[in-house]
Amino acid sequence: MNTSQRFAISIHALTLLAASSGPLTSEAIASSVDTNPVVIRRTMSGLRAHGLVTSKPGAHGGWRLVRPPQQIVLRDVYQILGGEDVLSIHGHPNQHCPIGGRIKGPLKNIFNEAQTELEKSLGKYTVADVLSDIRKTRS
Amino acid sequence: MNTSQRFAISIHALTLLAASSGPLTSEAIASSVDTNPVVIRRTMSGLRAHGLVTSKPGAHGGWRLVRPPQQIVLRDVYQILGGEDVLSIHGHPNQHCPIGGRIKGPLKNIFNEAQTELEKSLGKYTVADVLSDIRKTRS
DNA sequence: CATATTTGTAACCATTATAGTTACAAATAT
DNA sequence: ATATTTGTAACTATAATGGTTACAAATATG
Repeated sequence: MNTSQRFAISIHALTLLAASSGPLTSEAIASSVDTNPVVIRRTMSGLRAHGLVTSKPGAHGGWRLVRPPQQIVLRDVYQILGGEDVLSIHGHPNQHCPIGGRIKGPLKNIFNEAQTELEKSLGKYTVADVLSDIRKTRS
Repeated sequence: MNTSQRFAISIHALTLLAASSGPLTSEAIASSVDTNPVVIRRTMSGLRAHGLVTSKPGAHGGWRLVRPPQQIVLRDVYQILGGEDVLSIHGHPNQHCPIGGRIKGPLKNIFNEAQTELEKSLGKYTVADVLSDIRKTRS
């Protein structure tokens, strides 16, 4: 997932929805994120597929949260977006080499554990936490 | 750093060096990794700049470890390679929006903490651990 | 000293991922 | 009906990456 901004954009959008009484259009979200509405639709459609948000087309349509923001854990958002593992194994080490032929397993174990710790950390925060942090921030 | 294989390649190369009595050429390392020698030189030059390995040009030259493999912590290798943060903030949220104008700080805190946990996990293992894992692996 | 070996590095290409953009169909509220 | 809004395909521009070629510089050895 690395360099992708989708995770940050998703949290931004969810936080906006958490702070809003009614639904928000892709246009409105895109304006706050400063990007194109299509980028928002693309990003949000994954969250919708996993039941975090709903959308309604047409006049007075837009996006809204399905669950209260206290129940939207950042780890879940991260996992929905999926994407590459943060640490990736190199493609095709030489199987005829005693090191190259056996390094993938050990590496995979170490990389998986590290990623699990990263996700565990994201599991400590919800969209509600982000919103309350923002409200504590002086402008 | 995400999708990049440089971290995995570096650990692979360091593990090869740990298992070798003499120096190894970029050619030999590249053969085990299955890539081009220039890719190895590029990757290793960063490790050399940080004192993990040395290189010598010319006949019977090549790469060798500076420290024993028990003292090469994977977190240090990871940090040397540097690159992007694993979780990246989106570029330019709208500063006139009460959410967009304040979301960067809270996000940065959460992302930094998660990355620290990832690196802490990598801090638990050394190149010697990888080599010993490999030696336990049945071929 | 001549030669073979090996790193150092610049330059370039191909591939891939991403964000951004345009365009338009379909759905919806009024 | 009409205006609004999502859904989605298609395309472009940009950037990162790995791979490759080419050649200079350094080094060991006979």
